[in-house]
Amino acid sequence: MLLATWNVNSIRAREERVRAWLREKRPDVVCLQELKCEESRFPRAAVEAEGYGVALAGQRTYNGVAILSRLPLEDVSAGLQDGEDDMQARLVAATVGGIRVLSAYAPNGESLGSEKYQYKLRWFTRLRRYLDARFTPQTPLALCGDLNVAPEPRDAHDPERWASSVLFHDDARAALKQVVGFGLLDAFRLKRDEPGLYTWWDYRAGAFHKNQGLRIDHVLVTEPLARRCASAEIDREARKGELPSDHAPVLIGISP
DNA sequence: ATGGTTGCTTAGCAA
Repeated sequence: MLLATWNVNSIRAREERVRAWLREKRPDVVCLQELKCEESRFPRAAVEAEGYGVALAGQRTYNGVAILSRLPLEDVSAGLQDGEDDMQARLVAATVGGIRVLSAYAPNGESLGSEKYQYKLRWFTRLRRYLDARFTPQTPLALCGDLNVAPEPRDAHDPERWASSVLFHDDARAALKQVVGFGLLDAFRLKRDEPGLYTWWDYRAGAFHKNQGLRIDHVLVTEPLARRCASAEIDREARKGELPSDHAPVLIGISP
């Protein structure tokens, strides 16, 4: 099974690009983030025409997550469902081929000391509770998405420069680590240990051309899935050309 | 280089 995650930065702006990419890569399951549209405006027919079913949690203008799958999507569930009054569409889950797949879009956090940063840190705590309440480390589970945190120094092109950023600050990394502590492994790092591999580059200042990026998009898997991870790739080609997303897709091959 | 760019929505916010 080929499992992918991609922050598309508006599915309507990226519809043709996503469609061409589905044709090229033929992933079995794709977790999308930052749809930036309500469910009624999602290009469902185009995706279905490529052979994919859709599970999605939409939201106008901001956020929005989906799971596309060529295999049946079962037990679809949206949101953290922890009773907090939270309209932000940042999580959708479905079971595909016996794997519980989560498409997650963690809050960016804006800046250190902001309300949004506090929300970001709390969101990770809530996500850990979500996992604790529903699964065990032996559940075949893949938490995929834009988690808006680079876990380690080798995941940032200039760790010192990014230390005061919400994407690499110690507290954000600790918050992600708390989620990983549930019993997750970084599928990408199981297969690729070299530095300089990123999934996001700022649109500005030619960051992509200079490879000044961060690895903030992740596929985190429990141990039974980790044993099956066979390949890992960041598709930099998808970040090139006219009007790309600012993120590149991550693709993980999972053997039967 | 506290700039730069893109998308949504309609000048300003979010990323």
